[in-house]
Amino acid sequence: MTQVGGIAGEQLRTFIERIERLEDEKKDVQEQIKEVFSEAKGVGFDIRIMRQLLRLRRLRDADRSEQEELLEVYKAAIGMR
Amino acid sequence: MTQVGGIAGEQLRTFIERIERLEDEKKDVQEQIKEVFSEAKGVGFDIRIMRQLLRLRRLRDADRSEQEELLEVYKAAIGMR
Amino acid sequence: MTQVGGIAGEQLRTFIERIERLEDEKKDVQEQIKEVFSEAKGVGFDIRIMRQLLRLRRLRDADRSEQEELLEVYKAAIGMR
Amino acid sequence: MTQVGGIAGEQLRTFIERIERLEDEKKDVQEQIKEVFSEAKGVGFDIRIMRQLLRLRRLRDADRSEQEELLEVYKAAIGMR
DNA sequence: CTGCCATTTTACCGGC
DNA sequence: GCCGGTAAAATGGCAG
Repeated sequence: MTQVGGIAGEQLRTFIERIERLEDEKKDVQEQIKEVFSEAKGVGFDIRIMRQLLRLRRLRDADRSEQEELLEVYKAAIGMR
Repeated sequence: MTQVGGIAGEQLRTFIERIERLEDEKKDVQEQIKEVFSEAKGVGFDIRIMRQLLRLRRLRDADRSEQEELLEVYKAAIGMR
Repeated sequence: MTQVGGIAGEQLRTFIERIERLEDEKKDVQEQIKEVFSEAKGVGFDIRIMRQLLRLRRLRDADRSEQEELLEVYKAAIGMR
Repeated sequence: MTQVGGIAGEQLRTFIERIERLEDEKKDVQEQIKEVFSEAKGVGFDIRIMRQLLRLRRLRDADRSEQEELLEVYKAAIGMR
């Protein structure tokens, strides 16, 4: 194995490239999201409102999970398995 | 004014030091928080549960503000001032 | 666009859900990235340094040296060596 | 500690509220820091570079050069010059 | 071009 | 003492 300064260069390069490929994928998805926003805007919806709605829905989900989590943790605390 | 490389060194130093002082203050407050947790733990409370509770309360607050915000934004959207 | 619960409402919901689906996809990809980092970590690479590497590869060389130079100037300004 | 709504509940609430108060304080300090940055920005300093400066001052010199060296090694490993 | 919001990175803390 | 996950800080991107 080629060693540069004690590092397996080939292996490192492979990891880096895998990550960069995944980051590209992510960027693609992000662009699709933007397109949906544009489309919505094009038929008259307000992007600001849409974002606010999305945020609110996320918060609701998070709240629900936190609540469930808290319940679990209480149950554990009083010895319920 | 002393100029080093075109930069007002004295002024920069002052800003940096002000920030560092504030960061120290923040660290102090953080330590007080830790002490409260320790104290609670000492009388038998479960830190994990406490954190969960705090998080839940924060989410509730955030949710409420988001909701109000959304309402505002809807009102604006339909021309209510 | 001011009708609520009608066609526009349905359409808005559709947009929102499309976006949420895409956001889930994005989250998946993000997790895959994390897994690659873990794997790299598992064979001994330093994740923090890998991140720096990725950032450097993203930055145009010009910007990179520009930033480095400015930092030197500031350091000189407050007498850091 | 399993009673709910009794002494323990009251005590728990007190701890939670003390922590929330301290967290508010922390947030205040954080805002003051932001203000100093704004002020600095207002007279022409580059905030990003100031942050780097602060970080450098925090890091022990040893750690600093260690990191820099490791980065060089990795760069060499994947053939970045 | 400015301010705001999301994302990403860094630091911290409790558990093991 | 490390490790994993959680919260804070910093960077980047978008809308107005």
